[in-house]
Amino acid sequence: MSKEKNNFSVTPRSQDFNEWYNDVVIKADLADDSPVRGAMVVKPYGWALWENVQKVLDAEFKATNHEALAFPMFIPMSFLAKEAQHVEGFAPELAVVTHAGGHLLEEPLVVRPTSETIIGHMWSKWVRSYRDLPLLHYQWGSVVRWELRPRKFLRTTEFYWHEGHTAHASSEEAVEETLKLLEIYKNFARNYAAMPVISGVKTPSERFAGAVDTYSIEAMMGDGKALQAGTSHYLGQNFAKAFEVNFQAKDQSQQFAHTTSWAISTRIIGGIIMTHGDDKGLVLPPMLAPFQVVIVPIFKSDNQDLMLAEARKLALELRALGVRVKVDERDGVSNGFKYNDWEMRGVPFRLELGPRDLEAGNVVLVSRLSGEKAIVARGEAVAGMTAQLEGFQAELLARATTFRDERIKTADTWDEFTRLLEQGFFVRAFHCGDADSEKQIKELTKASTRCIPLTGEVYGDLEEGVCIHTGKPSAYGKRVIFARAY
RNA sequence: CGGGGUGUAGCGCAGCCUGGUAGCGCACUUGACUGGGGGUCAAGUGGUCGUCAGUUCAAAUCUGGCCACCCCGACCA
Repeated sequence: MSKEKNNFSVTPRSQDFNEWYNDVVIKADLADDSPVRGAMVVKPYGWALWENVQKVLDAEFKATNHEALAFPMFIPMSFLAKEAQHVEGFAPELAVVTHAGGHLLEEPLVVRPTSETIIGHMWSKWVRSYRDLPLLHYQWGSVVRWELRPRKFLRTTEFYWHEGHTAHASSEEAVEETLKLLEIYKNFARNYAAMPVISGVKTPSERFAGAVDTYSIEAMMGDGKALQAGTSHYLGQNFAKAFEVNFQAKDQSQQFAHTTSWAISTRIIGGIIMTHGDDKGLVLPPMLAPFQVVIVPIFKSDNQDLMLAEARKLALELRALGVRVKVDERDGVSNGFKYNDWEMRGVPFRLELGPRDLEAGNVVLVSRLSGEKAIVARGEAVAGMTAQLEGFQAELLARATTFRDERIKTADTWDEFTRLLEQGFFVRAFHCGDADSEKQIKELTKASTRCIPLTGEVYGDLEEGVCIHTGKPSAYGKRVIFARAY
């Protein structure tokens, strides 16, 4: 805890990024610690933000013909063991129910860490013919992974997400699905969260347990560290074979299905905080902010009713244009307190409406980014708000993109490579593809391979060279992105 | 699991060395004043001092065990 910290401010970002992050989560009122270690309570403001994430993504899934459903949170222990890689990957972090109803259970139940297994089991009952495919399923819910070091939103014991699971008749179709979701995630990150992500494929050692290929969107946080903000997996026939998801093809042969799974979790909220926040607290992208505009009515006891009524009227005018507005009607809290409070919570715009403004037909408009006050004609402020919000959203993305691009460097020598990583950069370098080498690099530099950017995407240019670590010819036909990560 | 640290009011801390029945700031409650950048004054509420045992006439304070939490590392959406 820093000494300068008082009840109002957060630890400066430049002084201690982790402390800053924790302060913002608490003071912006997003979440609180629960009595269970590593399991946080998402408070109303944080949940409202998550609900907006849900609304956008849910609409995307439905627009691409996916169907929502719900699987149970308990999975028979033996299911996990059916896919060898999967159980190896998840065994250390499982929460297991051994007793229920006052008795020792015949077979322990794991609290789902992810649902491939139980979904595979059910699919095997539902799929008989190629005509039953594809199955395009997803569910909103929570999962439990007993992480050793929890951090609010970024890594909690229980976290909320959606998990998509699809089954297809051919590998081509399943790969197409995997990439389609990656694209949806990338666009969501860019267009809603204002996070410029790099989409790519993981190296074999960074794959999801049981996957043939894992794709991810990788974002850069304000301290230069990477955050895997979403993943999409092509699972091949691994789970289909383990759970006997097979069908009779048109040519009458028996085939195993090709499956995929994909997810974005509440971690994305941590990403939004660490991408846009500053020393005054949170900065929220308008597309996801619970409140895009807060109105602070300026009043004294003798004109309180009038000013509150006027503020509500102003709010209605904005709501009619589809703007999410909050009127801060609190009494007994000074105006200055309200300004700082809403700045901490990252509301993009504030409108102050006082007696002077009312008389002159004006409002005071303040942007969370510039902090400057502008006196604007009331009608103009209302009519122009949609454009203001669009401008704010665009500025956040532009700012984050500039920051990212300045902090991605190319290295061709080991010295340069380690020096850049030490300074907190993303580093593009060639790698030979050897898993042991990757592991050693991680031990030496604390950096891991984040992804091999897709061809046609940013940083995905085709190039050949020699491995930064072993000097052997590079694998993958392009540079790999290395970074320290959350 | 390894290293470091902390447990005293809702939060942040002092008191412990040198035992004598608990205090400060913020928050909270009430009232008055105030009101365009984190208000002022006054009066209040709130704690079996993490836990168990020991020493003592007497333990927040001394001794020992245990527990919990936080930070750093390994693991990870």
